[in-house]
Amino acid sequence: MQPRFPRVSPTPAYQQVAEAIEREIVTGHIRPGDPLGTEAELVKQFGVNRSTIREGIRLLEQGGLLRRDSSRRLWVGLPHYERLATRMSRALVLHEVTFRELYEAAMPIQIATIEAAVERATPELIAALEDNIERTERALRDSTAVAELDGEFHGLIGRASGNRVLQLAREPSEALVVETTELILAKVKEGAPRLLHAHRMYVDALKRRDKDAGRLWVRRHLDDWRKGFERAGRDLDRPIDRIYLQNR
Amino acid sequence: MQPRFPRVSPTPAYQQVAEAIEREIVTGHIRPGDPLGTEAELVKQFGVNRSTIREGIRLLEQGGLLRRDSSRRLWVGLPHYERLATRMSRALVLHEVTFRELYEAAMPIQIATIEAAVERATPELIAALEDNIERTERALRDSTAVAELDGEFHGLIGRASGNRVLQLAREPSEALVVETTELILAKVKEGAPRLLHAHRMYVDALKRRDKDAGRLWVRRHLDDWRKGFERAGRDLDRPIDRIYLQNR
DNA sequence: ACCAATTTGTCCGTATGTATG
DNA sequence: TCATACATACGGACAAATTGG
Repeated sequence: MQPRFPRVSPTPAYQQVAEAIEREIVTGHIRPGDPLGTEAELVKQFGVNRSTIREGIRLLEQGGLLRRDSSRRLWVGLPHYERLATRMSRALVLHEVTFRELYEAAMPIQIATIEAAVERATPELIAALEDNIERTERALRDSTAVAELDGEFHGLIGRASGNRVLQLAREPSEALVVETTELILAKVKEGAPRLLHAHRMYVDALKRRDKDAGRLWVRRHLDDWRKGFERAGRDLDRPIDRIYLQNR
Repeated sequence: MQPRFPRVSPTPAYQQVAEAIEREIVTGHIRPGDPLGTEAELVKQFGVNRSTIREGIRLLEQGGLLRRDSSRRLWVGLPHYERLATRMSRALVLHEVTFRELYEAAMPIQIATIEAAVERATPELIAALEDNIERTERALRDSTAVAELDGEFHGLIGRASGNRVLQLAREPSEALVVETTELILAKVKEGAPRLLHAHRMYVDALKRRDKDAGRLWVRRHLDDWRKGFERAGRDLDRPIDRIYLQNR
């Protein structure tokens, strides 16, 4: 009996439940914002036990495809960037990516993002960016706060780009950028003022709708970031430490 | 009684279980490939019911942080790109992104990818790319097959880049690229040979380590893709239909 | 190839807390 | 305030699959 068939393994009921619900969402039969119904109703529809339903629901809950409101009722959710980005950056750390990979990817993505942002930035987003800059000024000595505000700043730039695919491509690296930025700012004291100046130049480029200036300052900002990482005594080609991500 | 405290809401037990396990993985205390132990053991450790443990496990299972082998035992997993990419491209569809967003993001990412690939492509990967081209030749009339082979081709280019962050940034759009490519090839008959020729030029550029040629052909390839989408009668600025993604 | 122990998948019943009307 | 509906969590149970002798 030489030729074997691939092993057939029955799909667990909880997986089938999750897949069925996911299919309904992805195909658009039920849409984000729709109520999914109570667990008891799902029990009736699928004809399985409530525990099984609950396990299936948990599978989708983590990905953001299902949400629960304050009353814990189930709704179809719209997976959000930060949520996916967090998971991805954790995956990147587990894969032990190097700073060089991060830098090499951040450069073209952020340049494309600023180009789009220069074209499409609205007054509201520019105001939000300026507010962020003011808060950064006031927090200049606190490297943790500045790193977080830097993350917020780049998130706003992403929104200004009006391109959700770019946003999604940018954010997984951005989460790691924040972690490394904090490390750098704690060790390189001229880091924070240089960061602040670069942010000012970003906004200036947006206001003047000057793509060249935008590109220039993204390059400078990211080069500063890379040099800071080296100056902090880190090796560009060694895996980024998982210690950075230990909280949250 | 004016000043209220922020509302305190208790974290469900199954979430705490999931978060505790996730923290152990992310911090590296347990590593990908390690066994997690049986459900009964976790019941003892956490002091909660088995159903609660199971729900917590489901949360992590979906993200790839936990895996089950053929015997359904639990292992710490290494989340893979395709898995995350699939989730992200679904999110993109749910967010109703437009083809223009997709195109605008694909261009810089794929250019950066080819630049890195030109530097780092190994003979093995070039051989795999040439094999892919041969198979594409033979399947030229089958638009579904060609679209899938195109996806495989770009996956190989991504691996050749040696940059996992770029890979992760590229793949969510790549999944949508495949769907739209299939649509285009079915409607535009000169599409398949032009795609094949572009692929040949990619590999040629890799072999000669010619970055300029690589960039040039990425631009042509993606421009063809955009023009094909328009020629297939689609609007660049309308949300990409979720029908494309209905399977899998 | 068979058996016994282990482990997962599934189900049932029940108690408790909370949100809504 | 009270009643109802619902999610959370628990304990116990059994079948099926897997493992290791």
